[in-house]
Amino acid sequence: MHRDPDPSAACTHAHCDVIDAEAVQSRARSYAASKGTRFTPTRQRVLALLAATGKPIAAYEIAEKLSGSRKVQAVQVYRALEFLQEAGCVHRLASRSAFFACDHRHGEGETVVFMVCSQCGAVQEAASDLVARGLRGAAKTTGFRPRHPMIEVEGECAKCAGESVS
Amino acid sequence: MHRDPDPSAACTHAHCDVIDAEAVQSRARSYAASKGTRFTPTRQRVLALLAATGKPIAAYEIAEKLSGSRKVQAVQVYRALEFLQEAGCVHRLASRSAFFACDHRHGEGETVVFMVCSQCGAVQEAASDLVARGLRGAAKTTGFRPRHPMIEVEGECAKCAGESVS
DNA sequence: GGGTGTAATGTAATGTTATAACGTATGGCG
DNA sequence: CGCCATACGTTATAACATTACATTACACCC
Repeated sequence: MHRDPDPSAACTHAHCDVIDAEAVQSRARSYAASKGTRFTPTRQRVLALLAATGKPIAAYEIAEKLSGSRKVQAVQVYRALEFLQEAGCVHRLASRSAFFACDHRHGEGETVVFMVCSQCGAVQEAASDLVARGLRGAAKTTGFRPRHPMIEVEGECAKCAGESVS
Repeated sequence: MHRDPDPSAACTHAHCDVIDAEAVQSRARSYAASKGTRFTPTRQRVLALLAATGKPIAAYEIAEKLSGSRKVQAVQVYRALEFLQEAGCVHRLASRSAFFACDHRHGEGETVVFMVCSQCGAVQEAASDLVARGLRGAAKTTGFRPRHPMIEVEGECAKCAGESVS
């Protein structure tokens, strides 16, 4: 194959590896500052867990893992996740109802593709201008005004595809 | 703007209008025949309701609407929906956990974009080769092997965008 | 320091979406 | 008919997410 590899797709990041906790924390902190809100301990703990986990996990799983002597309730986790998603540190995978941390700084209006490995659950992201153009083209034919695209691709990551001989 | 309008995006269908019930029913019927299974009354009723509704609705809403003297349980609806999705007559919108009928015949490996109006909830679909190429390009940079893309764009359909002056 | 207002938390309950388990019925076919 | 696979009925429960409301923590101002 010798097709256009979409140069803008070069900006990718493997979420199977532990992500840059410092980077996401500082992002959350500055978001909080900009909004006059706080990057509280609960929010820190949720983000830290997601960063250390490095792949999508369910909200109730977060609650369970953070529960020590004091039980952390689901609602607290959802509240923290809401903040972290607004801050751009965390994304929700609709296809799995799961959440993951992301140290990738997404530009405004950038079209991001989430690639989810069906074997190991790891997520990779890539920004693709070609996909963005395709979406605009598709919208144009029907007069649809796109606001917020959600693109999740299920498949196998390089590592898992390599292990199970193909 | 004078960008490539992605010619393959021309195949679109507005789901706000009632869809072709005959077409989807015959598709379900032939799928059942090919699998040695049946297009039973429950399945027919679920499909008919979705076709008449013309936009995504929740499984429990289907159950409620189909309930007359006999209450239709959610589990029955989910079973019917599973069959109908396999038959390609119905899609699930992950972003809304809702289901809708589709009389659009999707080719194998076709990349379909669902455009969901945040005002009226109607869904339009478009197949886009440009998007497909973008996804392949994004996958290539990380060695990801794509299997099943899911593309849902939230925005406003032409009708709703026109009403609320922009 | 004390008062005030907003943000955040704690707690309980509930709402919503989806599946498991298991027995019964139905329909095609030898 | 007897068998087998498919589908259904019913009950229960798992999994995901939010509402409501009382309380606490913190920044800001006087």
